[in-house]
Amino acid sequence: MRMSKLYMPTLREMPSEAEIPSHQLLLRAGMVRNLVSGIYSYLPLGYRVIRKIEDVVREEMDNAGGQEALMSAVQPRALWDASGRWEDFGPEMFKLRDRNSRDFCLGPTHEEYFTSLIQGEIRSYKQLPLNLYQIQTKYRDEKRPRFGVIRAREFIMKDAYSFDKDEEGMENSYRDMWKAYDRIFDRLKLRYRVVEGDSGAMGGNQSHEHMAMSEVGEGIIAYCDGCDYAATDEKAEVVYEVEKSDEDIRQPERVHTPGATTIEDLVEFFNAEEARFGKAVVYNVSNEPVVVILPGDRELNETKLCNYLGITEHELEMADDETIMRISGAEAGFTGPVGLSEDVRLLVDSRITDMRNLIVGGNETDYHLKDVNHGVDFHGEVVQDLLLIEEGDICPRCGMTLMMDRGIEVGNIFQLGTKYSESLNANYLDEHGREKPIVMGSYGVGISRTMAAIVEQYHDEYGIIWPLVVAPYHIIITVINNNDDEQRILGERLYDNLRARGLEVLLDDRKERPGVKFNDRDLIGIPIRVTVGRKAAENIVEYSLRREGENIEIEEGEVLARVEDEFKREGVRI
RNA sequence: CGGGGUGUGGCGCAGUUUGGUAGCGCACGUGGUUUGGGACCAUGGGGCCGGGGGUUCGAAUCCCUCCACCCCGACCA
Repeated sequence: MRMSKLYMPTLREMPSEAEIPSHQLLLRAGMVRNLVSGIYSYLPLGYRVIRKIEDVVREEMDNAGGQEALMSAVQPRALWDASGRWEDFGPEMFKLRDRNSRDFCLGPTHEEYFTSLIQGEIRSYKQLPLNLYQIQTKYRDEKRPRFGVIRAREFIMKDAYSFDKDEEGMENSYRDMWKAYDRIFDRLKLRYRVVEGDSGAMGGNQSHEHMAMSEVGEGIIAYCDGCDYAATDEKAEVVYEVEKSDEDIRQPERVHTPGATTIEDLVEFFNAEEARFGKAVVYNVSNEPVVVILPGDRELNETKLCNYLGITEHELEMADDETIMRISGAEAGFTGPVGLSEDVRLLVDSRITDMRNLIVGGNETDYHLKDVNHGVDFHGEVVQDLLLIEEGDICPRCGMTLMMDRGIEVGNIFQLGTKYSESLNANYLDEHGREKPIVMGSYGVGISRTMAAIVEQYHDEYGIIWPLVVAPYHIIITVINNNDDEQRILGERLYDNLRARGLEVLLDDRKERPGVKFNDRDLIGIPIRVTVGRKAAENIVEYSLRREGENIEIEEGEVLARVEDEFKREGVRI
């Protein structure tokens, strides 16, 4: 491609809307543009990267036995009513109506669709297993889109669905997809970690996420160096033992604590450790108040709470001040487990049952109660684990100390079981002629998000450093002075010869000063660079790699061999 | 959805406090000189100052209202 013709609107200055490197660089490099919040366009260079990522995903999906198809993004409501997700997905779903006022949505995912597709077609165990996938645009009306293409409302996703006759088959499919994902992200050169995830709104049991490590990642990961345990913060099981106290159980005592509404205030006021307190968190679940009591030094894990209550996360909301006043008779900050109104559902994290003589909110403004004990002064449902993981917690597998890190969720695999096949009647006949529901799995790769994750891991102060596999072009030829015939002709010749070998080449034939060309090529991150300059008359050019920057002079004839070496080194076929 | 911020030419911004009819840098057109890390000179084009309403002789500036975008939180691939 001649850069004099290329639509590549690079920005000299930092766009004010972008905060993180990938967002800034993708905009500056002229790879993406924003339309409205959370909706992006892919420009020629950016779209080439997208297609290269897709190619890798396709190859590995096909290798793993997947078959590519393409569904519509528009889906009728009936499909979603069948699984109950029209409601469960809530406001995150883009909904629309046709001219006859029938409800549709823009697909946020396609479990129902694919299940209904095979329903009726798959009749026998002999047709299983089956793995279908597509690469398609998905729509989720995120509450807060951010970080450019990382959390967008419209995004490109590869979604795959496996259909098996039993659990064992599904587990095999799941393992195969896991391996395929490992290969995909290995080939894309991402540093990643596979972590246990919460299966949440998808339903089903097991789930793992491929997380591309990045400090701007929204996913919080707890991992163990002692074993291979790793989980998202939503999922991570908290092993946290409070010291069993042998204190005598004392009588509760009312203490005047004016204005002390936070654990911090209380620690100071009582001169006691955080762990001495019982923290109350108040929620509204479909207008029913739920109060959770947990150790004062810990945070609540809302995912665990939702799973326990059997609700989706958007059904959980913090209680407002009026509700708190109504159920506790006190302002927020003074809620406690003793003497709440009758209609409150009181949940107690299991650690509370081991704690003695707690300090808790008094359910009376400006008062707390001390020496309160579970089982004596209050009861409530004891829940095994409602706590959010913290750095320094104990690994639930091996007992070592857990570390925390951040990542961008680029892949997600789910064991769905029979949730969708049962609700959509996707059954088959087994060897004995018995009708059984198909056992499913679903597997996603965020294609557009992966592009941003790669930029997060591969950039420097000058721009993007694309790995060769996904680079929009392999090689860029920079002609220093376009008015110099020797330079221009040598540049053209190299351009033709390299392209004839199947290489993707940019020729910078723009009438720009060298500085502009150098800065642009750094910004757009083409991996292999050939500079044609002063020594063009001797057929000598300069060769350098974006990732290294070291510039060497070589003869024109040597270029191809160097390029081939680089392809070999990067494990990319020409 | 709560809190905060911003909206002025394609991009980045000043001007708003104290109302007087819009400016800077970059980019862009033309002519010329340049050509190894974002050139220089000359000249030129481009703006319902986010929208609507109000106050005023007069509004980018003050008031009301709506909208959009960004950040933090709450929520998610």
